[in-house]
Amino acid sequence: MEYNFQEIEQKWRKFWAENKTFKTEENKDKKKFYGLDMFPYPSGAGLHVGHPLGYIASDIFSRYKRLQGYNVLHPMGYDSFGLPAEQYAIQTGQHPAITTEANLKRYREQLDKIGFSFDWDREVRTSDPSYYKWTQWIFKQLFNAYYDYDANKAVVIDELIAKFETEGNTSVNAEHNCEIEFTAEEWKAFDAKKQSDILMDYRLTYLADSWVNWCPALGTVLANDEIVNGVSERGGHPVEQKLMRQWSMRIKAYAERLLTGLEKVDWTDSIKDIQRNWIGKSTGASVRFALENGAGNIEVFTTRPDTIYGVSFMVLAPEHELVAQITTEEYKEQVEAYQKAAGLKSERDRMSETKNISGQFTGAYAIHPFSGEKIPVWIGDYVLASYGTGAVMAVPCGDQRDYDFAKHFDIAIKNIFEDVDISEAAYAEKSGTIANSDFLSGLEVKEAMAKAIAAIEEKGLGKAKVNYRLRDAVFSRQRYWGEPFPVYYENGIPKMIEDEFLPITLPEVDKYLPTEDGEPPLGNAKTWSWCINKKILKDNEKQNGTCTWPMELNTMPGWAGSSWYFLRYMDPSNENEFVAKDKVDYWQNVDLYIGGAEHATGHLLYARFWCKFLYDLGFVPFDEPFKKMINQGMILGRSSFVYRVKDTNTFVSFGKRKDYQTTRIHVDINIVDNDKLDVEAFKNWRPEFANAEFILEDDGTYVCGHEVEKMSKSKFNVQNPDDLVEKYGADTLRMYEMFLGPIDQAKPWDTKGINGVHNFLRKLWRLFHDAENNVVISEGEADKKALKTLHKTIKKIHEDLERFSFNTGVSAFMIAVNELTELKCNNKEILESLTILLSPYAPHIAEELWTKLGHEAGTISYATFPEFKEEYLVEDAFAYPVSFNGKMRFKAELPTSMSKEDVEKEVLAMEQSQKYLEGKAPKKVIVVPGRIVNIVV
RNA sequence: GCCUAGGUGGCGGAAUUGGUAGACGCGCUGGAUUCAAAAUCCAGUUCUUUCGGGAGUGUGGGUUCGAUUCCCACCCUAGGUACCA
Repeated sequence: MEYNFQEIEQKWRKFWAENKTFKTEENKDKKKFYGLDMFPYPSGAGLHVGHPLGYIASDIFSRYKRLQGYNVLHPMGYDSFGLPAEQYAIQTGQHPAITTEANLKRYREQLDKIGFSFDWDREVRTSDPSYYKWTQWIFKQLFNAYYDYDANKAVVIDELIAKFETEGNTSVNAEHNCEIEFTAEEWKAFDAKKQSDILMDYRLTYLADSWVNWCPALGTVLANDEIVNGVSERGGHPVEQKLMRQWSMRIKAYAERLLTGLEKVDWTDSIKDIQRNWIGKSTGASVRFALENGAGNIEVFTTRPDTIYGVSFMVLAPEHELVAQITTEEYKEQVEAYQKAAGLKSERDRMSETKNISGQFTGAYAIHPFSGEKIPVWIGDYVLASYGTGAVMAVPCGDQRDYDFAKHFDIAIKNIFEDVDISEAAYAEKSGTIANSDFLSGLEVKEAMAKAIAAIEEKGLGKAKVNYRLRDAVFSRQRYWGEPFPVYYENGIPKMIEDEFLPITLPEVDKYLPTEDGEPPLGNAKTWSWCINKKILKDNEKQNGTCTWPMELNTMPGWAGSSWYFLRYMDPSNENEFVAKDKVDYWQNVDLYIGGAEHATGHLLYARFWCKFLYDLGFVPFDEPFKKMINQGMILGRSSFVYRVKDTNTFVSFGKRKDYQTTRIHVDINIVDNDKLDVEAFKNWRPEFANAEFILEDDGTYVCGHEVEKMSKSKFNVQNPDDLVEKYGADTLRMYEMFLGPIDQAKPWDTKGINGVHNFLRKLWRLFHDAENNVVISEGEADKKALKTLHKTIKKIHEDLERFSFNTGVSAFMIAVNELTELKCNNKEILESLTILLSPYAPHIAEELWTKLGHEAGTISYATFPEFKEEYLVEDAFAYPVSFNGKMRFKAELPTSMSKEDVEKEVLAMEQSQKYLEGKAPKKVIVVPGRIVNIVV
């Protein structure tokens, strides 16, 4: 066998592992490079070909950086807490840790086969107590901090307490949801519970009531994801909105910095846009509308205070706390019915259903703060409780949703814009002149805005305000398989367990479901109470109301562990700190982060938030975790289908299926090759097909149909990398995954082309060997043409790597090998450089060829990236494409040194030009030297 | 609904700053080699055509000497939409 990839790859995998070729140490004499992958959740299905796409890209880039002399940190680990293992535990009773361990092992085996240059000594697992000890520790830091807007950073809570003790809270400028004001004296007079409650309103992680999708039948909270058409995906049970006491993260405090921080990171504009829109900064004013008969106030946030005279009704979210209070007897029944119906809808449904306008009048009226008019108060599900104040002042002439609502319910639409027709639609532009608005009439929108805000502030109705769509993030989960909180409740007051007793490890439970009283799964734990004297967990019976108290029953969400893991890789086994100062000072933030764009508003926002927080407290020296990011696209599966003739066991080939009534059936892609079904394998696939009969194409084959769709077990279209590594080798897989297309685009997985890449590697092998597989390499000066090929390739590979265009890089290698084969080049100098260039993409074969070129084993990983020399590429003639009216007609070979004028003269004089000019004089001639000639006739 | 991305031959894709549309690979067709096959090598391969040419990058319009590339409107597909990770 000539290119024996199996032998070669096995050899080098072993070599790298035994020699720890990719072990990384801090080295102050070398520039550092930190290349990171989003770590995987180890699912039971194992790694499929979509996973390695990003890993291969980052591995190529990390290897490239090593060749450039960087000290490279390139680690891998696992986001090993998560729902699937818990779901499996619920079904089978098997502890999620066991499932997870088994899955991890499989992932590792699969990863090992692909030739990644990870430093496995740095592996982390979020579900490992030695890891989540520090997740709990960070949670405690958040609990013990608040956000001070004067310092514009997080500050330890002790400083806030000190302020309360000396000045109360009136002069405190902090992010909070504290509704009362108090003096120092009052503060000191509050009891412990009251003080705790007030501090809770300032802490960066805090307990508060949040709306959740509650499914009473399942006794659990559901993600929007798990709800289909208003009922639970599992079981089809009804779901309702419920307020629940939960931990939240005061990420809102960081809204502005999360926004401005985007300017200094090198991410795609699309991800930045997604985050910007998610944060959703808007400026305007908060305004209080008094209710009729002194029944209180409705506070709204509006971005258009200038349109306040256009208000003709108000709308509250159905869940708004005032609704019950203000609804009149007459409308009570309808309002409650409406609230109930709205409560059954998910937030997403409510936002999507813009065509079905719904709402209900409450019978209550507010008083317009300027005109004194009576304004009806409605409830409507287009107003969301979680955004702004959960109430809007509706200005139908200026907002399309308000307009539609008004039309639907026949509410008056007041036009407050000069010379604007609103008979068909609202006028939502932020320009024009305001009319019919008393003191605002005649003003431009901008001036009216300023004046309206001034008047609102003057009358004490509200103030200018910046609002963010970003909501504080709920941090509690009613699940088992997550980090337990290091929290117990002493007389209902949450208390943190001291650092030296961390980690608080997950307790054993006999079942993983919620308890019968609807408590989270940890409610099933028997030993889940904290003794404040002995500082240990005790059995729940020991709870005594004096020194042994109940522990928190929720666990942390999936994003807790993943919000800081990139720091732990720097110092994975440190038992005293989450990361040592000198290590984080050396490695700094991630230079290149590769992962999916689907994390734009989750993980990527939370990780930034925690990083800024840790920066504020002086734990890390940077406030953005990921300097540069590339988002890899999803890999879709290509399913194959057979067509069963109705009510028979006969299968008709794709080309003839239209002649019959057929049912399309997914068929395992492993028994299909280039759409041709292996008929015998199909008969053996399942018993029911053993006696299958076939109607074949005229050439005697059975052709399958195909479709590109999500890769999934049930569709029999999952490609796992192991089979491909087995069949073609890891180097082929690596290059093929890159060759598929641009890294950032979704693309279908199809193994049809993998042969081409494999052939390329064989062709490369043949450059070094004769027909009998003996190494034949010539020494001495290289041929000029070969040098040109080489340097063209160096330039291309370098440029393509710099712009993360891995697919075009593979093409460049193919072109190079094709050209060198044509030249019969086996020159050592050329092949050496080519081997180094290729080594990031195909490391195993590169290692093998490198030793054949006479180098020491293993040294190619730290070789020097070849230098590009322009001189080998200089051309003295260029074939100008000559266009007439932009249409290319012929080429004219002319010296590159020729002036613009001479090119024009030469081209016009050519016989072919005369043909297209048809005797007429050209209207215009454009010559771009070294590029193109265009003649306008 | 909203936010983001994408749409180019039979297929994956290339065209980096507005300058030769279809690089490279697959597939397909024909040929060489072979007893035969595999492998390999060579040639061809956007569509259409009266063989002069004509059309062509989701659709319709615009800017330009010139548009896959820029602008406007629309259609389709994918991802996200706050408890999937």
